[in-house]
Amino acid sequence: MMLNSPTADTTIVTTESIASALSQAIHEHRLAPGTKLGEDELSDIYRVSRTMVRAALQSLSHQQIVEIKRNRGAFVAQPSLTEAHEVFEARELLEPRTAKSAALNATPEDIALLNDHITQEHAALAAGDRGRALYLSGLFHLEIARIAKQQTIADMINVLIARSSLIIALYWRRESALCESQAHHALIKAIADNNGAFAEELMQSHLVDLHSALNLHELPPVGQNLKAMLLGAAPTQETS
Amino acid sequence: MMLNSPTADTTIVTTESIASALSQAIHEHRLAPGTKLGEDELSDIYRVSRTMVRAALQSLSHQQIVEIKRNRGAFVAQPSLTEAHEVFEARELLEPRTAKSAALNATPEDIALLNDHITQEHAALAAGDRGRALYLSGLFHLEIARIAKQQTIADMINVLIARSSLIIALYWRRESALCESQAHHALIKAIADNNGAFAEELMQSHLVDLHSALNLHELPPVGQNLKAMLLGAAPTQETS
DNA sequence: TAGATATAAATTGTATACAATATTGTGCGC
DNA sequence: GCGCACAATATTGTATACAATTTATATCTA
Repeated sequence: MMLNSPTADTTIVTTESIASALSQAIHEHRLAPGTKLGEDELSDIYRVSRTMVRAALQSLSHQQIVEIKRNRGAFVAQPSLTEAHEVFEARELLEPRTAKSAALNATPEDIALLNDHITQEHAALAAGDRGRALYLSGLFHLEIARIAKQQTIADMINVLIARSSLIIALYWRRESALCESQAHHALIKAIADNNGAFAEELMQSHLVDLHSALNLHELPPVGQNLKAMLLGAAPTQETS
Repeated sequence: MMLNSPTADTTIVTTESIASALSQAIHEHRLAPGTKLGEDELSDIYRVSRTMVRAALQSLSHQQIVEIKRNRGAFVAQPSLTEAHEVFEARELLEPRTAKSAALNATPEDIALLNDHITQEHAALAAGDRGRALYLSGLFHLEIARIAKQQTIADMINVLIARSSLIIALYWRRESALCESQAHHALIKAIADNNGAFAEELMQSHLVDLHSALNLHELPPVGQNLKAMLLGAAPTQETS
């Protein structure tokens, strides 16, 4: 499992840091949907007892990016088609108006921060690290909620973004990976211009774009269970 | 502490049931904001080990209706003025459009269920149990999200409702407790008529009503800490 | 050999023991 | 009596031990 294990024994490991590391790994697609997250395995990696691992896993399960099955363990969540639609519908409800607020609140420092995000995103893409680019792209959306000074909405968006990452891992269709960058650039401009109405509109269409770039009309997630895997295909995953 | 302790030793107590019992007690204002939730105390009440109590408290802290302070324990949350505004702003973003969807989806059974809710709400009020009426009123809002077939949004609304209950406990101003009933009746009618636009409008104004029925412009929460209580003045809120 | 069944291994669920921290109580000096 | 240092108590944080359950393995039968 590719995780950010602590480099030194002196590292202070809290429940949150474990949850955060796992969350980021999931967000960056280093952990595929369906992956088993064994407690012993994780407690070995992070050099803590199962107690803390369990707390971290429970935390992630509350965000619905990990599914805990009683007596069976924790798995990276596999959002269903229905859930996928719901997540994007929720985002379409929350984010456009939040982008509008952000446009009306944004300071030059905020704009600089957003631009910095884009730069990092480009750098990650240039380095071929699509997972990291996706993660940074999520942070961009989160940053907008922060600029809008709506922590409660930001929390909700944060969860929706993490779930979106899982949905993208399962249902992504398009090959073009750069479509987002343009949309983000345009958004920054609208926000920098304090053009709330336009920012709202751009965010709305951006989300619709993302939503429609998914295979949500026919295919169930692939590689779900052992049966499918053994009869021919690639990945090893579990059923829900 | 007035909690629903199990009546028999044979009761199967799960983490969720403890979290649910605590959540309901908070929702019904049987547990005031700021109340200390000691682990030993709760494990005595529910006859389980601290392990499960801790899991339940962590679950509630993720919903922000319980605040866990490291090395100090768990307390019923005390939403700040800012949080209070944010919660209602989030609800105003989510619920009107959800009510619209509900109006377009509702079946006769759904309408019957909503009416049943109102009836129970009235019964609770008639019995003088304002806490329970408040809880049922929250369920009414949740039920609408369920009718709209938006589980993800329903989950978010569920959390916002619980926090709203805390906010009401801290900032409620009006004496008239029945204002909601009328609004709910009107909403049911719009939904029963499949009048989405009107349902959306009614929900919006209902939430604005609730929001404006709070003392969110001046007073900080009362009865927070001993200093404030004894001095009878503006209390200093705890750090987050 | 396929299938079923019993047994063994591995994994999770829960409780408890101990350590770390915070809170409370006591005594001393002033 | 007041304030402060220090000890005693209580509470939370973490790890570990044991029980319950699932999963894997081996054995037996048709």
